[in-house]
Amino acid sequence: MAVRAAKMDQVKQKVEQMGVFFEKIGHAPMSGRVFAYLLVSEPPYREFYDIQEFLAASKSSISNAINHLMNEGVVDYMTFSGDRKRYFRVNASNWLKKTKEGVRQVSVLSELVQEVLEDRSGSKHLDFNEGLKMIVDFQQHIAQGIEQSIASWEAKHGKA
Amino acid sequence: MAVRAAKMDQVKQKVEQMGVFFEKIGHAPMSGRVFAYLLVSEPPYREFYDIQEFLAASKSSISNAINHLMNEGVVDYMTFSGDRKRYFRVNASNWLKKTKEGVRQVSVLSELVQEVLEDRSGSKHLDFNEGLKMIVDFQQHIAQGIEQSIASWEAKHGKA
DNA sequence: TTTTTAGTTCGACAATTGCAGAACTAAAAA
DNA sequence: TTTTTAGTTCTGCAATTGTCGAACTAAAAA
Repeated sequence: MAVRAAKMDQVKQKVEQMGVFFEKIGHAPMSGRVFAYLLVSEPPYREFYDIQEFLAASKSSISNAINHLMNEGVVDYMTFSGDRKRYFRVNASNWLKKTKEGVRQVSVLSELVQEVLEDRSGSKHLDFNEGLKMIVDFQQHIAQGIEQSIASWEAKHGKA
Repeated sequence: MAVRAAKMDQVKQKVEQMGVFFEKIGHAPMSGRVFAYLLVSEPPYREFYDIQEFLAASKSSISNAINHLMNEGVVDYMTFSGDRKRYFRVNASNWLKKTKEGVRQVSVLSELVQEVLEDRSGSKHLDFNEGLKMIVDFQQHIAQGIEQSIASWEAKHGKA
């Protein structure tokens, strides 16, 4: 029994730690923790009250967190006949899709700096413009590399 | 004169718009605007009061914003002899360096999910684990692609 | 038909974050 | 030596964001 409790605490810590990570990449704290919990839990689907209890949070927090994650698409739920509860889980393939989108965002900055550069075309400060060009060039190079990587990955796996 | 004023308004709008972008990638609103202003302004170096006036903000806000940006390294300043003011500007090469670091962060998530996967090694839910493996694999593939792109870019340009 | 359950919605509250204003500091100028 | 200037620091306020508790809803169960 003490063994179980100890394991539980380990899981809790892991969830907190991962939660912090997901916070950093833009989720609200509770959303991060819910997502983390669904990732590590066995089984990987959990009912509402279970999540609430594990995270020691209010129903409303959990409800909001889950709905955020479901809107993002990274969480969905399954049901079992004869059981009216929903079992929430990470939707790995949607998460993968989101990840792809995220990685592609690199190119946004490059476009923005490109614009700035166009506006600056008449500038006397050529060295500064050169610096910006460098950044645009780098970003575009990376973006292209990413596109290629995505393409080769999709070729290897079953696409999307 | 009306022409000038109109151009000024355009610049202001551009700065706001870019500021929002920099906000999204993690800066405080004012920091984002300061950075945006330094990017588009001609000349690309500006004194404290100039920035303050352009952004219609308080000295303390500007001071804090500039210091944040200087701590990040993406802004620094130059001076002119016989002039005690500092002229703040974007440090493009440091910004580039930061950008590189940022792009490399992709691999962090993959490591985290990799860990989760190890913890889940005894799980019955093979399909779920497969989904996670997919994500790790994708991330690693992309990370590798990025490393390669960085390497080839550095080979072409003067490294760093 | 009434009760229970699973989850949502709403209003208040707490924490965090960002900005402002004013007092302050250090160095240069007078 | 006194004053001015360029910028900082500190305190408080305002806005935003996250969470909670409690009342609510819709569907299932009794």
